[in-house]
Amino acid sequence: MTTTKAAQKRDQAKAEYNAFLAACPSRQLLDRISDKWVVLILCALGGDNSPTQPGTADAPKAMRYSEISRLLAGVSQKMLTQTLRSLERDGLLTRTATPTVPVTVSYELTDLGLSLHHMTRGLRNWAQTHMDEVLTNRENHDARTT
Amino acid sequence: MTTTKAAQKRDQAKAEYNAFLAACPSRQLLDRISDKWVVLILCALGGDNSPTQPGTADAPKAMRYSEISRLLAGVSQKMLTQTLRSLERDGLLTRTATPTVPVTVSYELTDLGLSLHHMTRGLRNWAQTHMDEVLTNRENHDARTT
DNA sequence: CAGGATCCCGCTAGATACTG
DNA sequence: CAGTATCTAGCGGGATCCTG
Repeated sequence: MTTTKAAQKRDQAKAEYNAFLAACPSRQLLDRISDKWVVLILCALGGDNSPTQPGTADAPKAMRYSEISRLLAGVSQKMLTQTLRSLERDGLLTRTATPTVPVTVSYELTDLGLSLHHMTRGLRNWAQTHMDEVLTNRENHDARTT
Repeated sequence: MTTTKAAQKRDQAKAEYNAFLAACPSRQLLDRISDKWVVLILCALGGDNSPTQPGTADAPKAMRYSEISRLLAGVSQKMLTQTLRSLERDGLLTRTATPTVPVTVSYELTDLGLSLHHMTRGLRNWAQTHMDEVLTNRENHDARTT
């Protein structure tokens, strides 16, 4: 039947579209930085510990596992390790283990990681410029529909 | 015991940190655009239907529900409606229902929405410039550890 | 100190069916 | 046409315990 074939075509179109999305660089980037901890780790290693104060200059520094863990108070070891691993895998930071006793591991941003960190600056700027406007709109909308 | 009190302090610190995160404008923005469909809807209404071709000029246009639904082949009605509603709530787009039979509803970006759409351009540029480098790093890393 | 391994729970996206 | 309502499975992420 034609209806069946049409349904198949639709499903195939959806599959292709989803495949396209998976391959899309912008999508991949968004999936990456949408991760709560990625940007925060970038900030930590990038040197600005107060994400709300954009003026603070860059002072990229290496940090140890426990330092990061202390700085990002909300993170679980699992997520921290997982995130660090994937960032290392992508060449955004380097992991250096020094065989002291006990072991010492430090993480540091690569140039690529630093460049991504700068990218997030742009996001912060937009957010600080427009986010309160969004919030106001939201409140007005909620008040209207109550 | 001191250990108990220390644990409490840690938990409180975590709670405060998480509250801080929830209030952070950058975080809110990221939560918003990390949504798969938000950016795609922005692209659709913003006029560039080929996210991989940054050269295409802006031609913001109003679109009907079914148009968007057809363009974003992978989306479910639920997610589409949900996303559109929240975008309207935030003042990023407008919803206009014309009481014809059957009803006609069209969506259009506001200036704010358009500005966010331009923001995503920056992301796309970074993605196109650096994402293949990331991918290469990833492959190398995987090859090394295999 | 810096993680690995497991269990488990909440939330959300998606499918399906119905409506003004 | 443009949604709403409901149900469910899957999985991301936290908590917990263990190790080199």
